[in-house]
Amino acid sequence: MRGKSPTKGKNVCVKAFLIDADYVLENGIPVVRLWCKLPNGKNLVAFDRKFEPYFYVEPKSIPKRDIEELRQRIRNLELEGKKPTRIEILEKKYLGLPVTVLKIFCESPADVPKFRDMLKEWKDVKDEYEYGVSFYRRYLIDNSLIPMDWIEIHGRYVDTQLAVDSAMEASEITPLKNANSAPKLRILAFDLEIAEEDGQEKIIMVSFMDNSGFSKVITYKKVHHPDTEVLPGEKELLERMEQIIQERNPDIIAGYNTDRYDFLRLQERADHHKLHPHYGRDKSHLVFRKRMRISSAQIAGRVHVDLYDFIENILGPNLMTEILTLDRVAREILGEGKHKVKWKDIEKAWKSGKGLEGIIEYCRRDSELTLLLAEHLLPQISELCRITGQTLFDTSRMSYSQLVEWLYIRRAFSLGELSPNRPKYQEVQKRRLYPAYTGGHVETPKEGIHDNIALFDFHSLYPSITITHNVSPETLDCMCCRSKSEHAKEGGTADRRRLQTPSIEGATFKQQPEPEEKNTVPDDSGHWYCSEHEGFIPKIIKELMEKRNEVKKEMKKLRPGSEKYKALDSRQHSLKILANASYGYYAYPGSRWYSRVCAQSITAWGRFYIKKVIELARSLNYEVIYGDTDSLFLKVKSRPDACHFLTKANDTLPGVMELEFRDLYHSGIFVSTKTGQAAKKRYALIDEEGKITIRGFEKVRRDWSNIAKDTQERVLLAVLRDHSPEKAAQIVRNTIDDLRSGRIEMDDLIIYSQITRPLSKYQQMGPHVLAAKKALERGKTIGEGSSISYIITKGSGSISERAEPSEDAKNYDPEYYIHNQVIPAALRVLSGLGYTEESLLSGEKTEQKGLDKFLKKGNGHSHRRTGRRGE
DNA sequence: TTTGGTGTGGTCTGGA
DNA sequence: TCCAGACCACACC
Repeated sequence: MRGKSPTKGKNVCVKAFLIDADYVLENGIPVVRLWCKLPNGKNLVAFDRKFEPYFYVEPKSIPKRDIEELRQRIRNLELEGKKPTRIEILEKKYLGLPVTVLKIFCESPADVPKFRDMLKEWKDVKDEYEYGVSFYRRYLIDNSLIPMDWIEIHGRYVDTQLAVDSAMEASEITPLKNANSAPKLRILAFDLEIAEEDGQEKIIMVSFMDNSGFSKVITYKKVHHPDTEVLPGEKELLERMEQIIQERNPDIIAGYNTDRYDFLRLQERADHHKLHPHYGRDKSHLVFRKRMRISSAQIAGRVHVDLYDFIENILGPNLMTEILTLDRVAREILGEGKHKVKWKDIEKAWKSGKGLEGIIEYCRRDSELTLLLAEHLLPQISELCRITGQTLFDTSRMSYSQLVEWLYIRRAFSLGELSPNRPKYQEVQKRRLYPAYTGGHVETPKEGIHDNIALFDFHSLYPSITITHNVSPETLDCMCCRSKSEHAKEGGTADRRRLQTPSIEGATFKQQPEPEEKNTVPDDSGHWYCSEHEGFIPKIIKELMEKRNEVKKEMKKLRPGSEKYKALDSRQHSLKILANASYGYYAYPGSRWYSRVCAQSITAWGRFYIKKVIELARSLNYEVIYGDTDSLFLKVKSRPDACHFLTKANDTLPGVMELEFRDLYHSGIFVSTKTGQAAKKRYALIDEEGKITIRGFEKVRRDWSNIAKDTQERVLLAVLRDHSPEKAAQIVRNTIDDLRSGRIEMDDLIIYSQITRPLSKYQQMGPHVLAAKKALERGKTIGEGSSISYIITKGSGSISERAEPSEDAKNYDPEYYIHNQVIPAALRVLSGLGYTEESLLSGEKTEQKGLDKFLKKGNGHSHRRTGRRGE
């Protein structure tokens, strides 16, 4: 593998797939290393020595002489005997305005922040920029290179000590557009098992699995099992692990929670045995790269992907599961979970040496699920890499705001814009204190059961507003549109003339508002946005949306389920994620492109358009059942009727704004709050196939027990599908019986909740807090951000005092689960149908209003309160 | 270092 | 003992 490379010395041009980028210092000079995969599956590393670290300084005074003087003084700065290598004066833009800056080059990346610190207090320096962009990122951005995409390397082959098939000294590296799909990368998943022995937490077992059929478990107690190696002890196990990684030579090492757990344990135990394992493709050891709260384990030449980070940051909010354990996440995403083994059983088996086979299989299974998850998620993460231009290592660990930020920074560079600096801590704190501004509009629903509900929603409401109204910090209150006549506040946009113009790839975008009209925010702020010049952020969002439309169009030509189709699907999904996150990024206090006004304007237009569409529906005699921010529920006669409305609505919408028809539902229920108002954000719909969609109800909340959630779902189904409230009531009564007679599994009584702050910071001792405290006392690690599961047990005292961590709970309090879980959840649906707690408990058929009485007839305008109780 | 606002509902807490 | 309000979590979009 190592040593001689082919055609050494000759100049060649190689097409390669970029997996990772980093740099090393040679004699104080940075050498960028691009870790690549060749089309033939071989690994290659390319060195680039030509790129210099730099940052920008904006002088306070503009006169050329002053700038030249400043440049001289910076040129003479001295830091440990080193000076800036050179300084350029150039024109850039900052938030759309031209600005003259000094571009200061240094010898080593570490010099950048140091020189910046030296001159930041100077009175003729206005500001410094982009000093915080790390060197390898700078390199990728400035060279337009995209990780997880193809590049072209010009240069010559050289010898190398690195564990790669070949190495090149690059003379030029360029991106390669429209190349083939990704080559097959080798992914190795691993998992550790830990047990206490001789008062120490030892690593007792490691499993590996890769995507070319390799599977192995290593341990050090006598056991015979397929693909299992028995080693003399922990030290040898750690050495063997290093060896296996080097032999299998993966491009990607995948784990689950490996940043926070596995690699830390590995490091500890390696230290204990005075080992210095290296897992990478050079001689370096494991590096923990500091991030804000936790650090990430980085391995040279391979990409360590901790799937947990990606799931927690990006996927998590969209998952059903209450907790993000490997088991639950795998069950939800892959449809299969872990082997059932208790933590204590592992230790027991280890100590006794009996039943180790089961532990081996358990451990192997963890690696297998991790591998499967990796294969499933890596295409998605890779797409995000391609959009943001960041490495797989970084992208897989990014939050939404960071994804948006890096996309903007990269585009800023290519458009000649300086990126605003990250706000200082003080500034962030200040921003946090601003009062909330008005968000989306929620139309009060029509309580009751309705049939033939058509659901419409705006296609990417906030992104399309950003584009259509050019909402960007530099276009805000521009001088060029200042004197334009105000257009009429009411209906001004409704009859605005528009043109249909085909844009790239046939995707149609309606034209921008007519330039002579002032693009004024429909609130009382008086703000407007430029109608002449496209803003920086609208431009980026537009690119995302156009790209997404192209991809979706491409997808239509393909068979759903095919590899290509799936690849495009993750691409369009990633584009959507980025576009949708752009609004939140405006309002995020840590944002570089922070603009409350922009965020406020976007929501103002959002309210404007949803209200407008609601009014239109009413004027056309449609019954408006509900609407929330960007969605609209109408009672319609038929599918064509729904489409008829859709056409009408879209005729009134400007720019890229578009209402879409989602689905037609057979019926749906909208319930009341406990105070008798119609409840917003809580409803259930059933489609023509009998499939139910539940929103907001306890059923979809993780802080309710399964017994309450399942009962509620069955109640909803009985009401909506079987039209039988009485059946629903019977379901509740049966559940109550089961609870009283102890026929319910403890698992169904678990309530999950998040600990959102340090336990000491709680002012109010809720059940989850006290349960967490108990768990803490019993040696569990519980802190900010952890999830706690508890059960309310029998006994005296408050509910909170009787909350026991679920694994310790010996009994449950049936009365709590009946009165505080099952009945409230069921009543949420049934109270509108005349049932009360008493009627559910007694089993009597009380004077319920039949379903038919409750069913809304077409024009039921009476806004009924719960006054019916007294009739 | 965790994109935003809107909304419902449970449990606790402290004063009447 | 009752009740309003604070606190808290988590849903919807």
